[in-house]
Amino acid sequence: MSEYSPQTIEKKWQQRWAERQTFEVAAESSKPKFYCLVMFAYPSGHAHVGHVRNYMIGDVVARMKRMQGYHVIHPFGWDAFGLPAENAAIQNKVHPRAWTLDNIAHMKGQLQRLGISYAWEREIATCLPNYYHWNQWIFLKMFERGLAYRRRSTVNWCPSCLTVLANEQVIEGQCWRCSSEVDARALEQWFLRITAYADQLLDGIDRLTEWPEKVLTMQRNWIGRSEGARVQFLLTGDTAVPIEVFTTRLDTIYGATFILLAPEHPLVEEIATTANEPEAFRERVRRFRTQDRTARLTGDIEKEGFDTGRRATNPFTGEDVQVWVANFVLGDYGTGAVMGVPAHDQRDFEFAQKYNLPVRVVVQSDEDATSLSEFEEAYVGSGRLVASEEFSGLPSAEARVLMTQVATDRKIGEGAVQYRLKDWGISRQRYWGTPIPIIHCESCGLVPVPYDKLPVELPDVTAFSGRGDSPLAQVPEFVNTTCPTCGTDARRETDTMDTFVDSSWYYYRYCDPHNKALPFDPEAVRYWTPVDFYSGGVEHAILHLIYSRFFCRVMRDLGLVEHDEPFTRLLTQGMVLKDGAVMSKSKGNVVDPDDMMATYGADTLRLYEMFVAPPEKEIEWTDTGLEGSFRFLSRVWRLVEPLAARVRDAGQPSANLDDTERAMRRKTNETIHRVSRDLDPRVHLNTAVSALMELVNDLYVFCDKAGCGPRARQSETSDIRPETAAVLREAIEALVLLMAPFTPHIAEELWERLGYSEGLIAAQWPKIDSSVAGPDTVVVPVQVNGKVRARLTVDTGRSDADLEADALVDPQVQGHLAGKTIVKVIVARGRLVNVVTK
RNA sequence: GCGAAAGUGGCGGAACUGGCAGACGCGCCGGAUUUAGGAUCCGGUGGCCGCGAGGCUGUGGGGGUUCAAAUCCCCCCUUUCGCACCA
Repeated sequence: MSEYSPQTIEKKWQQRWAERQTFEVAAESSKPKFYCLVMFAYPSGHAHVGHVRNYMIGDVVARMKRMQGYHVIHPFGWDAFGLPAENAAIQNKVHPRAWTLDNIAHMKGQLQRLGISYAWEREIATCLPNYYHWNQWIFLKMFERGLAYRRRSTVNWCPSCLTVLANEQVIEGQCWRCSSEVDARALEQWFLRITAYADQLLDGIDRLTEWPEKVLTMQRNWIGRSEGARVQFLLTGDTAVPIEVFTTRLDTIYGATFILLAPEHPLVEEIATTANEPEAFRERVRRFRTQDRTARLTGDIEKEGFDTGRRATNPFTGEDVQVWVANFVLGDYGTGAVMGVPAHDQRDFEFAQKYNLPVRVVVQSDEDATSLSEFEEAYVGSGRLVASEEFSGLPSAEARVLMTQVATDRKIGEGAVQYRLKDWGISRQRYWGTPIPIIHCESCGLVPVPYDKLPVELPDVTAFSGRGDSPLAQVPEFVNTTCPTCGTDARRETDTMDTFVDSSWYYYRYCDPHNKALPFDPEAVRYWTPVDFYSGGVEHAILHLIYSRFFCRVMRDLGLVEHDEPFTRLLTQGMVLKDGAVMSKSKGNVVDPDDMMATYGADTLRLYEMFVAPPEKEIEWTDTGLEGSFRFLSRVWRLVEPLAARVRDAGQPSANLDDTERAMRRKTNETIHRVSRDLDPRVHLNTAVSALMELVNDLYVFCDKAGCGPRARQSETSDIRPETAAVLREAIEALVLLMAPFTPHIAEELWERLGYSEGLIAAQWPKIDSSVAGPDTVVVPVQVNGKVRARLTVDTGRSDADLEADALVDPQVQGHLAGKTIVKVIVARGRLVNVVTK
């Protein structure tokens, strides 16, 4: 008998898979298709055991589906643009491309050593021109349809690094790199009009029945639809300028006793010019606007405001109300102006208290009529209107409908829907991203780069200082060009795209990764998509997954794809923790899969990560748990390896079996059932593994009895009873096949030793044998008043009436019935008896 | 503050439509084997009481429904995650 030597086995099979291109997949097949996708990787350098968990989960699903007869596409690629490469370039004087490609090479090796069954021939890297070409192509299609546009917007600006920062790069109001206070600055930026699809993205959520509820809730909140109305208050003065406000509570408008403008509201500057002391006015506005941006956004700031001195007319009451500028009003939501209803909005209430503004109750709850003197907080619920002229007495909901109608008729407002979702700012002043394919011409304006001039390739910048604007702006050969329309001198756009653009459609490119004429052939995508199973980290619950849903719809409208939703089923996998914390280089708690594989092999690592918890849950890394998995695989090896040659020629189990053999067959069958069910539709990989462990435990006992187990080495040459050999072969083959998705290398090796030379790719998922008889007897617990007092061993299928009789004559049961009156006896579907007494 | 999810042995976790709580693994204890250790194999392992048979108790806490509750309902506590002035 040989030792279990994972290093030898794993190398052998990985080579064979590569040579035979086992996991490459043809364009079409007569089999049903299955698209198994895991989120592609950012090539940061080294994958740790937390990153690879997701790839293992996907691999289990892909390998199982192949064995179940599906034509499986299981691709992988690299989300290869992004800031870290540029930072590495600054720090280590390496070109981002070299850094990225080196990392990809290393990480690809890691995945191959793990034995993940990818169709590597379809590998993509977003930083290569043959990929980002199509980012540019899609961008231009969106530009043509008005879905990509340019406008000024407020961004985070670091005055020391002289660059724009993403929201994630602003930590407590400071630059993550140099800790300078971040300013708000208005810049021309490119946006994608995701808000045009807001309603579709929201409605589509209801049809995502195979996504985690948590993710759907997050997306709903992110989109944040609110129904209400826009109403105009007229600013009093020489010219009656309208101030439009958005409200979801038009029913409270009779209680609107002031107007609040965001510091960014366009009217603020206009009002400033007519103020008594314009400069002091502007200074106060400026102070609000430069208040810590993050704090303002999180509401972690004292509510402040000041009276502009101007008045506006409430269109319903006809009264003039004060117009204030307030720091807590958001400039980029709704109209940037709100009506202040202190009696029915908590924020307005606090504001009114602070500045002694009038409070007027206009809605009263049905239960208790609130009077003003009792007010300690705003009443924000619905109720019946009071002090609202002809609307008084109406319930809030009805009043909103009627008042919206009245506002529309009087042309002072209309019903409106607002979304929290904002258009997606994709401009990045960075080098390592997709160049935006636009040319700025003085006479023609924004001119798209013609399709036949794509891709606009990144020039070879070599000096990365980390300062200044977009590095592309400093490359004259890149910037200076001619206008495609009029031929005069023109400038290229120097912003690059957010890398979330790259990841919004990569799953389509896998279907046709080498296409040189289009992002992909719609036929290929029609065949493979939508993605049947998608697995990745929950941190992408909103960003990537909502952007992809958006891109999917845009591509549908472009006639490129035919479905509305790209991912049918989503699994969000939990993180791997070490010492209670997420693994990270800076914490120094990363576990390198290569270290683990060197000691225990890839199969052990895979098995451990699949067994220790359900895929959705986070897991705490333990070395002892890993050893346990190694122990199990060694145990399988010690059992199967010496037995394989002895049972490989055994026939089918006959009817002529003894009790032990029949029980063994039942266990085999039961394990097939449990593992199949746990893998699909549930993806309960941990319980599937425990079912396999039980089978192995039973096999040890069985072999022990049959005198052919690991403990009976001396009998290796002795004969095994033919019936026993047949039962063993059946059990062992099922075991090996069921293990194959989890631990493919050891499974391949044992499968070969069982006499199959074509590999597991040619093997089929084991089927339940319905001819295997169930057990002759079952154990039925008997309860007295809900407590188990005895267990009866009875023939299978014994009637409930007989069971009741059996229970009542049982001596144990009788002992507990002494001196009591039986009220009734319940027999639960032949599984349990409960005697109820008084 | 709002919303969602989750609380089960020393630990990770099982438990189908309410029906034997703790599968499987880790750890621990004992035994076999071994010069010894490791490895391996076998057995035990929620808590309390009992020599034992056995009894009591037990799924965050408190109520409730039910013959029967980890599972269903109500209240509370804790943890995690998400959102966070969205008018």
